[in-house]
Amino acid sequence: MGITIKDVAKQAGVAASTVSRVISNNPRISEATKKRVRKAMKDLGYHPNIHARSLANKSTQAIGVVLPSSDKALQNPFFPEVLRGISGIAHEQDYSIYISTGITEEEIYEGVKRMVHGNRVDGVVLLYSRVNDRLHDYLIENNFPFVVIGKPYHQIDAITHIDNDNITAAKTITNYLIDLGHERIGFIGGDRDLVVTLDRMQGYHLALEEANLPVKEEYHIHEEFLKSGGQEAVHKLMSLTEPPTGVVIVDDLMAFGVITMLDEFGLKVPDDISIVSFNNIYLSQLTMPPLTTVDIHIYELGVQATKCLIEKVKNKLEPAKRIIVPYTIIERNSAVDKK
Amino acid sequence: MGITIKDVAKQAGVAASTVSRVISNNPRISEATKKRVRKAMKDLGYHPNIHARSLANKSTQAIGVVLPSSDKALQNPFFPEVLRGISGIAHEQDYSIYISTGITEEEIYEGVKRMVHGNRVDGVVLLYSRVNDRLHDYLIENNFPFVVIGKPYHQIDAITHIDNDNITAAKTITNYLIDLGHERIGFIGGDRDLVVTLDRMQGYHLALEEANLPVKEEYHIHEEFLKSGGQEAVHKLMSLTEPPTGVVIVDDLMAFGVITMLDEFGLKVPDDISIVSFNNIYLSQLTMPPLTTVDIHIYELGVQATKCLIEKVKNKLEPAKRIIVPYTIIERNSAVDKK
DNA sequence: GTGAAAGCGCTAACAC
DNA sequence: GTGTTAGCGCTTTCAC
Repeated sequence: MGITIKDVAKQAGVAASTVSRVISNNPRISEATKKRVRKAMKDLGYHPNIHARSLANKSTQAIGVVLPSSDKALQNPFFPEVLRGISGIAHEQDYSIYISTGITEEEIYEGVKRMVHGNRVDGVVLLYSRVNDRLHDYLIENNFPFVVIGKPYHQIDAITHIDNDNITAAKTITNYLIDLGHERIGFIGGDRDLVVTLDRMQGYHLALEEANLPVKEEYHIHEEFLKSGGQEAVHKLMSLTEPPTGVVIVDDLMAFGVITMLDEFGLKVPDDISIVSFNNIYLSQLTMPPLTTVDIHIYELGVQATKCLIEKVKNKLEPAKRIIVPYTIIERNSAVDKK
Repeated sequence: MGITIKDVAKQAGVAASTVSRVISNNPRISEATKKRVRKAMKDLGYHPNIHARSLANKSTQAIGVVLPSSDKALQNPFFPEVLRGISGIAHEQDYSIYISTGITEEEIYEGVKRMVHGNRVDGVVLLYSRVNDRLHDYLIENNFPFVVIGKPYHQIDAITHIDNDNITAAKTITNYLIDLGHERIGFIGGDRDLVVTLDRMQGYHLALEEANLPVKEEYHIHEEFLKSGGQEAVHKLMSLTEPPTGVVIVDDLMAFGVITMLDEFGLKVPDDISIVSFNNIYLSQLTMPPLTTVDIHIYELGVQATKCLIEKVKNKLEPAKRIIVPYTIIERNSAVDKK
């Protein structure tokens, strides 16, 4: 089952290599034969076999996308949204996308190894950055093209990465709350292993310090990104004798969970407590109240990452880059003046 | 860069073919040499090159996943969620996942052609079913293994598909509204080209007819699945002189849009109008109010589809199947008694 | 139980 | 400008 390059060659009355050259649009082939060969390809319904091609020239036209280890990473709209950006560019440049998932860290590590050694993909984009991530070391050691979305914890100058300025962003959004008159401001973070959590926390601290507001340990909660985590967090926070009047949450999805939970306590956002968060996933405008959040331009992160990766794939010597995608504060109705 | 089967062979003091047999766990190889070869593989850090393998035996260990043509299909949590199901099983069975997107119907058609003829994948799963979809014909003509999530419009007995009983589900959820005392019930559907829209609409009609309720054309609106569509729909519907008191919406995400829009009109769900919808995406419980919706077990759709596909890939003669994943009505707070 | 050799479909020297 | 040839890394007869 398959029309091969030989069939096309025969049909067009040329050698297989000529057909190959036509495919790669080699300038040394005359327009006349190009036309003839193309016609033959079309008539026969020829499609090149990528495996043969990859075997011969050691390049797949594919990039690997690595999701964080979890069985539900895809539940956070952040990932589908970066994926959209990635697949937009990949498609445009005729690259296919391989997705690699795994529910344990070990599984995803193995998956990447298979991708790399098995020559499945030309490069990979990591959709997250973990503290001391051995994947980074592994990819560097193997001199395999990759980019990370987020900020690498080590070797930051050696790794091309696309990130937001999460420290400043967090500082800005915290200041937003401070300017509204809030003095007791909580923080609900995600996985402490993720660099993004650390950065946003740092920005939050910076803002408090500059405003001479106390950084209280008990206002400070870490859980997973998803809903259930958010709910636990709220429970702890609101049981305090002096609960915060405003809270910075690292992720919109988590913020939804928090709002719902508060509702169960009879607390309304923003009347009883103000909330700001991050990401501006498309749902943030649909909730009640719509969220005041930091738009980090997720789609753009995917686009830039993919562009960089493809550059790097095409030219291994391409220097490591850092691209900071600007953020935008989206003011909606989840945070108000402290009364 | 690359340890090949020859390196392993040399290291283990055997021929390449022996190594190959060890990889495929051929019973004719003695346990002793197996052990020796495996050790060599491990010591050398050997990983098979899939392209070479695919070339030689015409099988990739990969399945293709086809999203509907759109630049934002991934925005609807339905797709990431099926993808989770798919990747769970695929991973378990050591298949990789290729995703194919495209923003026009033509692009995705071409993408599938490349997958099929280029021998990129062993089979594909289509995540939607469109009326008169030429992809179905194409795949059948080429005798290429595929399954569809949803109900094929034609050749239904020749195509393995995983679906819900959307007609009955829609009828049931409409009856739910009727039992609550609603008599003026609207319907907001998605793309009319999608079989799922048609089925759910039919169920809605059936319920109205059985209850001797009039099927009014003006209660009946079609738009795209996403937010903007939902908003337009509401605008039309609520401008009626006798607006509905309840409405059936084919998609949770669309329902969110509707709720928000109603809010802008000063109408509250469920006090002023009741809403029921479909899918039970994880956000349906987080909105205010939480949605009464039909849980169609999206994850399970992905799981079943992938299992069927892999069976079919392994055995081309596997008969066409239909698997109906049961639905569950999730009662929450978006629909109440008509007062 | 294991080795030798041919070949999967393509590309990339090297010829001319 | 185009043909010839030798692999790419693996699987799979066919020998022994």
